[in-house]
Amino acid sequence: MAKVRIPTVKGTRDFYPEDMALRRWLYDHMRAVAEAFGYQEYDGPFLEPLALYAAKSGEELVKEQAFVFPDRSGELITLRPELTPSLARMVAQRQKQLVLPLRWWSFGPFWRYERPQRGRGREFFQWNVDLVGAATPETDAELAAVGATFFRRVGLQPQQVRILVNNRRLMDTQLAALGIPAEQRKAVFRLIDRKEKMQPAAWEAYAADIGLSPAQIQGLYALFERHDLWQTSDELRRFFAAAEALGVADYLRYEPTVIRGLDYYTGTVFEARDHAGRFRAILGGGRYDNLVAAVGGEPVPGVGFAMGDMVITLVLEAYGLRPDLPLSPAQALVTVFDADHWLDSLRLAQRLRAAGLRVVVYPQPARLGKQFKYAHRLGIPVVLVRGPDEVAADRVTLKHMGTGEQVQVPTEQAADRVRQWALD
RNA sequence: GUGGCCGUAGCUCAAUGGCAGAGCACCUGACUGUGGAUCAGGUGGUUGGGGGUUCAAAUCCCCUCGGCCACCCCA
Repeated sequence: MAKVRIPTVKGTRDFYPEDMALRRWLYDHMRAVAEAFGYQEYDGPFLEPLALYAAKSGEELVKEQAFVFPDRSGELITLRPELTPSLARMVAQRQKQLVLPLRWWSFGPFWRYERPQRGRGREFFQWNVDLVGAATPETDAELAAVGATFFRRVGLQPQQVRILVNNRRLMDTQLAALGIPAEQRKAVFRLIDRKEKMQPAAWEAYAADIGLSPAQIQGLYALFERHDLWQTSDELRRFFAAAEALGVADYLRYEPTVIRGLDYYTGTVFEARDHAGRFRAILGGGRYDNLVAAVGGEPVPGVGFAMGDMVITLVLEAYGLRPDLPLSPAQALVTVFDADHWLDSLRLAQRLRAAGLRVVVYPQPARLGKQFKYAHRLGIPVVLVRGPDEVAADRVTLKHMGTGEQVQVPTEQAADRVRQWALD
């Protein structure tokens, strides 16, 4: 075995061609969906000053879960753990010249210094979609619709993946009605956020610990059963009406226990989960109305979500939806019959490329069986042979690797035949 | 960062203190102009790495690296 003397950095992944093909596949679908809704692609730097994150995000996200290091001048540099602060700065910097509301999307790498686990690494790719400069529930619904449309596009059904929706202002009102004072509500949000992952007894102990009375705890339990609670919120009524109009209502469901961890969400929040609950959140997002102001701009409302590449990949695998992608981009392999016909093969390949085809030539003369096997293993759909018989008659033999069908045609017809077979 | 489980051939896994193995994969041949199927043969290992105990360590102990699980947090 070849000894790997220098391993990958903990929590990072090598992207071999088959892995890269899947990443590219995800990217292509993200792009198609985002552009269908008119979103523009953008990106920020991968390196940011630590100060960008100081006033925002979750405190913990930066203090304990970011890669931070000094550069040669001593400035503290951060490998970006999320994109929203960069987005906020970019908007604030050009606030006066940007056309608002803006719809932007991005797909790129992010880093978090965490303990790796299934669906969670230290280096991952994330799809970010944001709409900045509008504050309507209808735009909240549009963001959820972008996520739902992605799920539909990659074959995930509403029975398999659902976007769970809640609203922090609604929950704020409900908590107030339970007599929970404003200064306690942030802690209670965290409590609600952890409801699903704790045993009832432990959860109640935690609730009592942050100062809730038994009556208030019972009140929370009652809230969690109120799946019709959204009807008391004008924002959510408009949200679900818009989702219906956008054709994604079947992917959405009101869920009173969804609250999201990040502190900067102010209104509607949502996260996508697989139906079986086997994986962590597939995407998460919501409305943030104060973010741009935090980096020095005029307050501008926004709504957005992020989806990581690792969990969505696991979910696609779980439902048998991970695509079989071709290993090689080549549509045809030209064999090299022997040393005397080597250049004939090169000429044939060039002729096919000039006709717009993607063609690989076997690198040297070898047994034809070996060359066919090479094409088979790379998933190249058509194999061409130009040996003594073919050269004498100015013809080419082609074999369709999927069906086993084989024909010999005049050389000038070879390109059309490859094109026809490569589509199957 | 805390606690737990686990690292053996490219992959999935055996061997529980006594000669490191199997299946699949890969290579070669049967088949000198044809992949997948079958048969035969073959390559491949410092048992993640380092140290210790022992006549003897994949096996027991310590350290370390990595993966997984639960916290924490979150994509």
